[in-house]
Amino acid sequence: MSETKRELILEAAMVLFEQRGFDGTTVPMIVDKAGVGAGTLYRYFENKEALVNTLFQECVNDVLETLNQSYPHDSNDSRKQFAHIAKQLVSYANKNLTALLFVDSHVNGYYLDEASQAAYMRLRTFFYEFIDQGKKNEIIRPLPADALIAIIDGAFISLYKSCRAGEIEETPELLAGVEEACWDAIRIH
Amino acid sequence: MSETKRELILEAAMVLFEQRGFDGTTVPMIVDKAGVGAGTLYRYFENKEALVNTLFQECVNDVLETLNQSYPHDSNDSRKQFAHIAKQLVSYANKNLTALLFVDSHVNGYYLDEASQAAYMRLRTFFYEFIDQGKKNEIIRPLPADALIAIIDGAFISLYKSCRAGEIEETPELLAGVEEACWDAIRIH
DNA sequence: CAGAACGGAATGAATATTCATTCCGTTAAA
DNA sequence: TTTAACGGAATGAATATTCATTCCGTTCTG
Repeated sequence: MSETKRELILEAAMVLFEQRGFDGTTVPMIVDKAGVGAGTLYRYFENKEALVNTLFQECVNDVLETLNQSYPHDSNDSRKQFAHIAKQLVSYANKNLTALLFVDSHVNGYYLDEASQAAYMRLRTFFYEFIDQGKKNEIIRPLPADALIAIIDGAFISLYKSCRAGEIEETPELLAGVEEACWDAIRIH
Repeated sequence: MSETKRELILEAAMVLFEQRGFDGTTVPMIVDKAGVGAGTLYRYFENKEALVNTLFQECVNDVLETLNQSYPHDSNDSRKQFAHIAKQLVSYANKNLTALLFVDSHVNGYYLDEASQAAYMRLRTFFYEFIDQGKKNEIIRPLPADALIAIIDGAFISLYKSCRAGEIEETPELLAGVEEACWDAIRIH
């Protein structure tokens, strides 16, 4: 039962933070949406900043865990690795799109503490390793990893924003097309 | 002379909004940075929201104007058009990177009014037309324009964020590489 | 031409509002 | 019955906005 309230608060905060940003979301908004008293929030979180940081770390770790699930670390087939990344990203988006968008939009927040930054760095390192290996094997372009990651990230995030807005429909063909476009962006031709 | 104070406020607000977001930036911060009295801000802008909206519209229009400068509207050569877009984007980034990042990070703000959204839509329409034409000529992939735009946008924005952070250096080779990666992402192979 | 009157621009202290956080009475659990 | 969880009004700090006043360049006036 005590876990429930904490979950309710985290869930409500995630939705609001994603929609309005950290500073644009007030504690009254959060507790209202969560259906708990203001004091309850402070039972579980030291303050508003501790709440975002906890939430951010949980989401980031969740995403990273999903990516790592049966990831072919030892393969030298970058295309296969990329297919896995794309598949897991899609899978996570369907499970918890809000979390994905929340992480994406809070990555540069000045309120993120060291633990949050470290957690995010671990996620980026996953991508760095994928890209470095592909560069070494001369499969992936010799461009800054950050730029290549941004291409993949930007494509998937915007894809799902459009899906959520009802502008486009998430079909297997569409997903395959976006995956191919991203792959063509990062691979050497 | 009366324009000067207004410009000072807009410039200070742009830098702060870009760094800390709309809600993370207080009016005292803005007037402090601008070196004007609090009341002066309200002489030129109805309130804080009117300030972001004015700023947003000015920046968006500025970007669009740059993109349109000698753009080959009537050409059917999508590659040439894309080269122009990339060149002008780079040119604008060098002129006013803060403005570019400000627009990018405020595009989804709940505080944007209709005029701001309309201005932004005009910018997107520029890209839509480029992509639609390329699709019609079977040069550009039949994917949602939003996803294709996101790839280009994501790549350039993240590139310049890395440059500004001093992580990478903006060389002609790098720019050419990113341009090529984006083009390979959107074109049919 | 001197200087008085004017008006718009600018100021920053004062005000009203909103917000994060605390505190304590109530409720539920053990 | 004791203890922990909870709610929400109360608090004080921070914030956006207002407004009475000053400042200064321009324009009238004698």
